[in-house]
Amino acid sequence: MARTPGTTTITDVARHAGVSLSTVSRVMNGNATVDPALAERVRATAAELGYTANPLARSLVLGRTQTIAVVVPDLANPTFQEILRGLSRAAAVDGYHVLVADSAEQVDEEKVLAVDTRRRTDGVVLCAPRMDADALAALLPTLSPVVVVNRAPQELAPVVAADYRSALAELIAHLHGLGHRHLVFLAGVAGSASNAARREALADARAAHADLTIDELACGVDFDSGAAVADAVLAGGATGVLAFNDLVAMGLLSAVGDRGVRVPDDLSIAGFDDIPFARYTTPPLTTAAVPAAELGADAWAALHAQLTGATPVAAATRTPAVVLRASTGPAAR
Amino acid sequence: MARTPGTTTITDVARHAGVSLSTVSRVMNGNATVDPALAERVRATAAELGYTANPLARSLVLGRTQTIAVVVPDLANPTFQEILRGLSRAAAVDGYHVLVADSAEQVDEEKVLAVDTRRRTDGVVLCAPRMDADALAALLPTLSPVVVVNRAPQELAPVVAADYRSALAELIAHLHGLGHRHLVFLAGVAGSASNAARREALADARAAHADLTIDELACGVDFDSGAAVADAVLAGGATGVLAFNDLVAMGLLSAVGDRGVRVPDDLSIAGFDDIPFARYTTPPLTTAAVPAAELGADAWAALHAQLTGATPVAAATRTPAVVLRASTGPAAR
DNA sequence: CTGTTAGCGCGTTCAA
DNA sequence: TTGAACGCGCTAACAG
Repeated sequence: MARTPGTTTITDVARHAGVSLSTVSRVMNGNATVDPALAERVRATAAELGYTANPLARSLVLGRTQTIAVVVPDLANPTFQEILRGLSRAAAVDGYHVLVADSAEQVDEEKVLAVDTRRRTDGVVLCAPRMDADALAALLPTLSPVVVVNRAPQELAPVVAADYRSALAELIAHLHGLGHRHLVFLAGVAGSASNAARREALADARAAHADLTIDELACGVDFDSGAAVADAVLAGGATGVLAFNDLVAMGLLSAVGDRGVRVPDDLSIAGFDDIPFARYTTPPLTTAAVPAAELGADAWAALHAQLTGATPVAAATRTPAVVLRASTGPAAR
Repeated sequence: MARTPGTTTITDVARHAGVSLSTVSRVMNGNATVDPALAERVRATAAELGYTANPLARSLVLGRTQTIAVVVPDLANPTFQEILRGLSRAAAVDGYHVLVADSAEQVDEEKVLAVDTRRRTDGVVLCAPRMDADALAALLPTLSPVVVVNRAPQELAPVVAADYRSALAELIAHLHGLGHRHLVFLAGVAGSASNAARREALADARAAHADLTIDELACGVDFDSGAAVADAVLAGGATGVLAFNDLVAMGLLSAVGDRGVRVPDDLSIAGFDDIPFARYTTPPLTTAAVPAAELGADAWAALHAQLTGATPVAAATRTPAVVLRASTGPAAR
């Protein structure tokens, strides 16, 4: 069944140039073993006919599509948007295309999406922070080559991640240095990998500072979640807040502002991620800058290495830099 | 050359089930003319072997990939991120995949990207606000089926767009009603389609209100551009600002704040787009809410109609709702 | 150096 | 109802 009519094929070029298919193929692929004059004639007719090899047919015979897939839990999340951007641009430099799959936070959908998109591509970059560790381990072999983003190190695939633990530790040290002795952590999704990393930082800090109390409050990952816990935060009596991310911090900032609480005089608030708007809140948000676009580029590098059979990248970790702005200050007393 | 080894093919299933390739193919495609018992046996072995038809091979023979491409000028722009999200989710509902291509603001790259990605997909959604009108008209036929986003109506493709002209007119009316008689418009990229639409609104307003002056100031489309024109804005003496978009408005807001100018008491500032953070600036931004995700969904609907041969969608227009917040107020005098 | 042939994996005619 | 044969468009062996 012939669709997309009008498209010129290699057969057309061969006929017009009076040569065989193979010769055209060789010329188009820069295969040197072709008479220069003939090659030139083929190139001319190809140009004249506006011929380009059908990528689908090439993919089928070559076994590679020059396309990779990226699975994200939520395209509305600024972090994943940045990862996608970094990934897309890096892949484009090497002539690869990117297929996006948004699981819309449906954890069980991620698996299907990953397997499905993998079959139409040469590899997958998997952002699945909430997927069960066992399910992930079981999934990875079926996806190879694959790169995992922001998860604990894996046996079966390189992991590209931000070091949430170190960065949060720095943030805690910053607040501790400002005299804060009672903090509260606004936890994100319990099952998520980066939330676990953050909790390790909390445990480290508690162990290191006997005089430091860190409460934990269940929270979501978006603006509304941050606003919703405002009363609980104020009731808890902490002088400093470690928000799960910037969105939560901004929601909290807004909500406590409505209640007449001054930041940072009455309460210090630290975010996480350094999304583009973190610097424009009032006051600007102290946060840890997760280099999402760079993570995307790292992911491509790790995948590209597998694709080309180069020395595999086992893992890449970037430590978010703590950015001190005006939402944190000396502890209220 | 056999790559991706280990993948079971239709031949494997046929052999295991003791039937021909055609029978397996018929069963997998729900072709009714197969003996129920045989069909069941085929299904069983297919399930046992974990067989799924190779999408590439299907694409080649069927002439369709179940994938569409979306070309955007900048994945860092919140509006295009939202369009992508709306498009991706809508397409996913109908079982389609989405290939993204970020031209990184390289206008001449857009053409290549569009043609290139089109060949690996069934259609294209083109977001190319800065492409020359003639170049666009020349490009569209080679892309069909294609949908254009946020451009003037086209002969050769449906256009999905926000009505920038009406929305800006509303914004102007709002400010005029507040007593503003001297406004300044911070223009975006001169060649862009939506900038032209905005300028039409300016012309309309000038014609309608003899007492209204609207200056124009060349500006960019991002935060820094807005901040950069702060002095020029203040020197101009306008009491109200129509920023090209929210990013520009936020940059300006921040910069004039640094200069001790109170918003809206000394100066009213209106944005455009209603990006997620427009409501969280200080003061919150009056703006026109461009429903980007809906535009993405509209684009899919228009493309899907062409793909399925349904009644074609000629065009879809959404008028952004003006959102009044605290960055605009009575004219200073 | 060139052309002929055989697939890549699948859907679909055409006979049987 | 089933299977054999053909072709989607291309690349890569294999001759010549």
